[in-house]
Amino acid sequence: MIFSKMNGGSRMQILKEDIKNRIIAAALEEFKEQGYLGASIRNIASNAGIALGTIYKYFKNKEDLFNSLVEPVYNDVLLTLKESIDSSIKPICTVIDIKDVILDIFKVKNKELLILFDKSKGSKFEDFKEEMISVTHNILQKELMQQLKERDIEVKDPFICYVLSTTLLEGVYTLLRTQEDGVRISILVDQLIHIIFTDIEKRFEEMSHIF
Amino acid sequence: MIFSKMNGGSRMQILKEDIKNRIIAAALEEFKEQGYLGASIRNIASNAGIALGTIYKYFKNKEDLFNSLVEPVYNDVLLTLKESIDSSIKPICTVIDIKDVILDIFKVKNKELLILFDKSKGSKFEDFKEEMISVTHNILQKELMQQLKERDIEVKDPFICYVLSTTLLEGVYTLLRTQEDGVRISILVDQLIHIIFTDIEKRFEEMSHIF
Amino acid sequence: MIFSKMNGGSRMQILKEDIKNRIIAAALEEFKEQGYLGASIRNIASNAGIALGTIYKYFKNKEDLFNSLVEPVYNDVLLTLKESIDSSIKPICTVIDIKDVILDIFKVKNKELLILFDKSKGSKFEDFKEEMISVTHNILQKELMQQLKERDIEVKDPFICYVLSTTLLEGVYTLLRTQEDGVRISILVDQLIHIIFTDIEKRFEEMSHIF
Amino acid sequence: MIFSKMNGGSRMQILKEDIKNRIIAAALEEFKEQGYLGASIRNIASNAGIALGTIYKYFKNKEDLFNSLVEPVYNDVLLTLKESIDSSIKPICTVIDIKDVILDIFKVKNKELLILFDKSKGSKFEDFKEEMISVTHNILQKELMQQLKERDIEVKDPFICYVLSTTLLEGVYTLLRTQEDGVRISILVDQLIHIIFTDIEKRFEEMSHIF
DNA sequence: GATGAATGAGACTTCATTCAT
DNA sequence: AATGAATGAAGTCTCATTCAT
Repeated sequence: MIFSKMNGGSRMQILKEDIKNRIIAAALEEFKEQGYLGASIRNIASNAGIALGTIYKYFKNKEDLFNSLVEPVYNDVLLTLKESIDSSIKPICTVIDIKDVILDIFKVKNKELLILFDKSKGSKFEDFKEEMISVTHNILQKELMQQLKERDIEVKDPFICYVLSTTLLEGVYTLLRTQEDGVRISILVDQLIHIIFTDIEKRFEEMSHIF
Repeated sequence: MIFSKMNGGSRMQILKEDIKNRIIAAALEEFKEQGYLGASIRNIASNAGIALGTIYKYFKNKEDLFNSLVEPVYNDVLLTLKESIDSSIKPICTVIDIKDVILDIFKVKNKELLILFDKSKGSKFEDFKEEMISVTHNILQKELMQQLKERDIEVKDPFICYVLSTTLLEGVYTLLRTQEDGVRISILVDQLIHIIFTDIEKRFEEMSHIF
Repeated sequence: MIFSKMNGGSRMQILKEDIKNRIIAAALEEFKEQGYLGASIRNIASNAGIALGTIYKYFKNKEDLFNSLVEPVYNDVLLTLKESIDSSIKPICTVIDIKDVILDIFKVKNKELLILFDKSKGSKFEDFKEEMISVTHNILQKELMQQLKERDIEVKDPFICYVLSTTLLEGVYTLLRTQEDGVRISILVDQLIHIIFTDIEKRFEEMSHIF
Repeated sequence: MIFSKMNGGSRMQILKEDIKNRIIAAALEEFKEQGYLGASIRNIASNAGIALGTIYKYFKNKEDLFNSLVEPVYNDVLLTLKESIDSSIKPICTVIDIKDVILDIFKVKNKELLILFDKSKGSKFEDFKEEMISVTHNILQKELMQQLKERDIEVKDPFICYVLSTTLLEGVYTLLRTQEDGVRISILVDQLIHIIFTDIEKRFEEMSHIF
């Protein structure tokens, strides 16, 4: 009996994990497709091949399910970035560093990342994109302003930096969203960064004359 | 009596317009905040300071309310663009032309445009952003590929053009969303275009050596 | 001024009557078509060519409007019948008498009568048809049972009399509902009565052997 | 474990059936009382002793609930009749045949039949009574006109046949509506048919002299 | 007195969540 | 632990009725 219990327990554990994984897989798909608010718990249960109520054995409610999925990724990406900015050990100094963080996490958590980017409205992570932009903005400003100051190039409206941050992130998000090949994504992000940032100080200088 | 009738009629007209305008204002705010699906008619009525049923005197239903707000803007922007691309009179040839169309309509219909861009999921306009990207992509490809061909610069992955389209539109959307001063927006869009596209062929050429 | 007031008053009176009549006409049509519950006050106002609110100047509410239309007819028909049954002056003794009462009132109040018959559910007159049947039943029973007793014909289930009452009334109602020519209606009702009641005692006698 | 599962399943099935039956019972009662349009889903739920939303687990919507109840009966009665009229196997030739079809179905589906007869306005079955009358009229005309022609009896206004059809059906409907004992209903319908149709050609002949 | 815009109760329906089995 | 039937709050929409003009 003890054996059977152990067996049962172990099998249960396996089953449990299996069920939980199926819930998570179905939930990721549903959230990615419908967004946090639009997602249907019924759909998730149905696509996971389990009973509706079972979801509530593993997750307190819709919010808890959603958070369980994206919170780790949120922390991995955003908190890491925020903390690393002023870190003495491995400082994040360039948009390339941000790119690396994003692509690294994307390799293992692509759906979660896409959900965070544009499907988390109504959840406590709905500002993820904005925060990412903000972080990028900080880095970019340091990086760019330093270069520009060195060359005595005046930037009349610093908001352009913020705009560049949003465009960069949107470009990355587009690639993550539409491409599956990680290598291709990486190359295209590098190309995008190249196109936008190579010799950007020259174009800033011209701008100071034009506008 | 005629006078009083005119007065009455005119005042009615004013009142009626006032209510309709309040509904429209509240609806724009709600749709902008919550999106088409998330918007609540009850909220709109409440914020407009009117009874729930009153909305249905002015608009047939939620869909009609939404469409009444954004359809004219959709037509003004997207249909205009689509029709003008091959027009012989005033062809849209450059991203600058697209920018002009967007900014012109934004001056008078800012909220509607923002809703179209990112808050119309579930409505018949949910593909607006995608279509805008598609149009931009077409223009950009013509414009850019021609330049690159003339200089014999090879583009290994043409998807970069699509990515540039999304970044450009995202930059514009960011400006529309965060800035109120039309002049400033216009300047910043011009700066953005300048930064991305000035001498872009050079950077494409470098790219063909690097990646 | 007094003159104008008188004029106004008199004209008002005329106008008032006109409006009331238009409301009544439209209401009769709507109630006949949709029944009491299904009728729409909006439709009535619209078809009467007057403003919605005006109806409420002439009638307290939907119920009052409905009752104003059909109550007089209800009284004319049903109360008259009920009172006359035992009247010493002009007793109602036969189904022919009932027919006469119905057709007489139908000549001047056809729509009201049709409404009472089958479009008054939800109103206080919803039992009109039943009451008419009941009255007819009373008359018929007296008339018929007397004949049958005289001939010693036994009626095993007297409920057949009630059924005959309903069939008779349904036949009359069908005629009122589908025919417009009063003379034709009258003839057809007479024919119906003839077919059902002529020599009915013979068939009752046969019945007492068969069933 | 298998046993308990079977038990659970079977009990579930019982419970489920119980609720569904309670919904059906309450719905039949409500529809019979209020008609299709007047029926309230809230009332049905309340009278079934269940929550509002539960009904929508068993039926898609009000229309589906209504149709689920009456459609089978509609098919059993009307389609059967329509198909059988010209059938070579078991043709419906007399009003007695119609009676048999109606009474057979009434034994098992009395409320549904009553609803079809007079409570289905607004549903896709609202013409049931009319269609039944039409079928009866067809049969009756064949049956009656043949007899009358054989005896050279002229019918001045053939509409009397239609009137007889409505009266017959109304008689049947009255019996179905007011009586519970199927045997008694059957006898009374037979009596009604006897009273109306026995020797009817004689009375038609008299009629041709009188009117 | 006439108007019709405004009201709000109540209808149908959906869906996250609970709980008895 | 797993189930899914049941729940009921909240959404959209309709329509008899009111009331300021």
